[in-house]
Amino acid sequence: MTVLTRRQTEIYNYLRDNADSFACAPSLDELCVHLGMASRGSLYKHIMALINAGLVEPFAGNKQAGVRLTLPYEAEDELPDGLPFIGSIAAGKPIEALATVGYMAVPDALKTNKPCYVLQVKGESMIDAGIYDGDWVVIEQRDHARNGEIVVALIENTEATLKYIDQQSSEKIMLVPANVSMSAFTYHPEQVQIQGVLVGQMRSYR
Amino acid sequence: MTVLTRRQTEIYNYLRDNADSFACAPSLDELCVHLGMASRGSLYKHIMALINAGLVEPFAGNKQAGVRLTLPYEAEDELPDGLPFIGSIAAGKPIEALATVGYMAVPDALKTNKPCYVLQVKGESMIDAGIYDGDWVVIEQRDHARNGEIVVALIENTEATLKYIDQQSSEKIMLVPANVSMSAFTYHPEQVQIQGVLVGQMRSYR
DNA sequence: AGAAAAAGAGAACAAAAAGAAAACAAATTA
DNA sequence: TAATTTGTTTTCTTTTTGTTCTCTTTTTCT
Repeated sequence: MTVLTRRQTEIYNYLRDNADSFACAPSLDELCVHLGMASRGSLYKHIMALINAGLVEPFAGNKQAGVRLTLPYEAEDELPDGLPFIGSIAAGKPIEALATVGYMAVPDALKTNKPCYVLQVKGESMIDAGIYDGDWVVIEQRDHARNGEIVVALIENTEATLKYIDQQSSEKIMLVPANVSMSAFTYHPEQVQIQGVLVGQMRSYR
Repeated sequence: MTVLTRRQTEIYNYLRDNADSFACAPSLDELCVHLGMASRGSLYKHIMALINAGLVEPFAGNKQAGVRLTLPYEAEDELPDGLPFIGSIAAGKPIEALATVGYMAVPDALKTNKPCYVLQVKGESMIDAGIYDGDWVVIEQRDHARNGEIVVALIENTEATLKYIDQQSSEKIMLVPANVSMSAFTYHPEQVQIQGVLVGQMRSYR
């Protein structure tokens, strides 16, 4: 991998920033005018260096034509589209320990502008809140929550669950399932680690 | 797929921008004047390249006539991103009558490969199915459903609701709310028009 | 300061693209 | 029908463009 010289990065930056202003692939003469150069031959060397580095590609259409920005540039915004999908939530492991399974495109209305991730719900502990087994939940990554919010809580570093949080104090934290057949538990704050707060929910009926 | 040369894109841009100023399909001679060219033959080559690229189509009206911009090119990238968001569902109007309020990006997992649209739920009629007031539902556009599916049904051309459908026959259709405090109703098939089937659901907790 | 690298200018050449002009055929108009 | 416009093809010339080369100037580094 060759390293670009100063002038080459300068030219590359210019091409990247002004890609839109060239209707078609610009010719060397055209670029010379924009760059304030008097010789095609000089520019040619730089362009060839950029092509060699894979930053620019020759215009594929006709045999004789200028240069055009190549894909690697666009690849930069090819950041995975959507939120990380981390797996299911009754797995009994800390979220950090779970690998990202994939990425899921989520409507803007279902997420916040803070970092979020997606989990799939296992179990019936939140069924009375309309959160069913198999639903996907969008979680905003946080280590604290307000009373009444639904949180992803890691208990004793082993069990991760989705519960209402309530009665938070320096001495206790209560986690309440939304299921009439299940009961609430009270923990010491050290036993409970909040890993996120519910901000969205999705279900598929297919 | 051939790529256009610089002159060809130049000519194409001119045609696109000045499409309105040509009452009918312009002849080559006419275009030559506008483009400052002296020879039809030269322009002909360019036009043929544009036709070949599918950017321009020969005027279909008479056998021998100029060129005309084809629509597909511009129409393609104007497709809105996401599914049409049609409004809320307890509005008591047929879906067709409701204007598209906007477009909502929906995860692939929540839609089908058939035409779908998005509605916001008003009311508590499906609360026992975990569908709450304010939820968004993704509906696959259909005029029929299987028993047990959740459908958008238009009753007597006035009231549109989200209900389970059951006991379909040539004589009756039963629509069942998922709410213990509400009761099912039976209708004649002529009274009920199915407008779609539930395939996805979304909720925001923000 | 001196060597090496980088950048630039300019000329020369071949290939490609663009244009001009003429000639012909099909369609349209008078 | 005759005349004219219009699309189409062909041949040729001009212009543009990529490419290579040599030489000079500038920058960079030891």
